[in-house]
Amino acid sequence: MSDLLARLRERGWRMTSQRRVVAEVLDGDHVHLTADEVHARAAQRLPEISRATVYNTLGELVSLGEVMEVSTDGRARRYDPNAHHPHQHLVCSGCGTIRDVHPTGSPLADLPAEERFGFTLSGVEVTYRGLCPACA
Amino acid sequence: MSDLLARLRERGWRMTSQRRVVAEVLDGDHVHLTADEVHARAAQRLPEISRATVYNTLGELVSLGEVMEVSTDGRARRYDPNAHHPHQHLVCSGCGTIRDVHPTGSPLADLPAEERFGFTLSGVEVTYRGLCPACA
DNA sequence: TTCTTGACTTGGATCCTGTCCATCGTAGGA
DNA sequence: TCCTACGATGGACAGGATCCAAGTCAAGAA
Repeated sequence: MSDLLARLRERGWRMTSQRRVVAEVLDGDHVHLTADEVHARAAQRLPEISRATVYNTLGELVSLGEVMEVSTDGRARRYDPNAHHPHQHLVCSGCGTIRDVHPTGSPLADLPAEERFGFTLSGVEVTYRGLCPACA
Repeated sequence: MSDLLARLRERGWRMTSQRRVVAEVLDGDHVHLTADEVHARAAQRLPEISRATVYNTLGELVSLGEVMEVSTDGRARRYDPNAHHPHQHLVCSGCGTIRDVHPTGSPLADLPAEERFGFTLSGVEVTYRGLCPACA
């Protein structure tokens, strides 16, 4: 996933130090950070970066399809850099941590036409809920 | 679902005019209102009702299992009075409206043990995303 | 290299959702 | 009818996210 910056440049993204830092923070590990956590990590390398810029950049990465937005608890949205490999989420109802899971079983049943109410479907999200070992 | 009030009374719920109005608003139709929308509708009948009361009452209805909390977009949570019949949600990415759907296909594959990371599972949520006819 | 310009960043105000708390009111049993 | 514990009130508060006017700068043009 370290070619994220290259892909962005290819698409004509104007590369600023702020955007680079945000992209690199997300690129680092596959945890699911909140916007504020991204801002905190980015600020370690670029202390003047503003929250608005982090929000803007995250929004752009989402609309470019490079990052997934995950809102699991009605609190802060989280950002998942693992957007190119379909997967699902396992969320702890206690502490809110998220794990990516890749069920090997039968694929999801598609929604039958008579249940679509005229919607044009774009995707399905599956969220497993439970308690992590620490919270149980 | 019009026996909601009866069920609540049975459970020893202290019945106040505020709680009655909130329950009746939810009981009305199977749309998925935000807390603020519930408050607005309740205030049409009981103008002095406060937001805190609506939040309290909704929270109690959720913990009684009479209403489901749905958070699909990281914005306002929505409340689904259709808590007694398992179903899934179809969400418009444009306007945020939610429809209940009842896929008839194969049930969801359960999460295999090696993918649970020690979590004790409590449930699965499935959310279909797309654009409604009006937003498409 | 320097210039130019429109896209990007800043930070503070503002909005929205939701919670908290001290005080007041009242449902329902005695 | 009276009591009292439970519920309602509303205003303060907190966190997440967005908006905006002003300043800055990346990158193409000359």
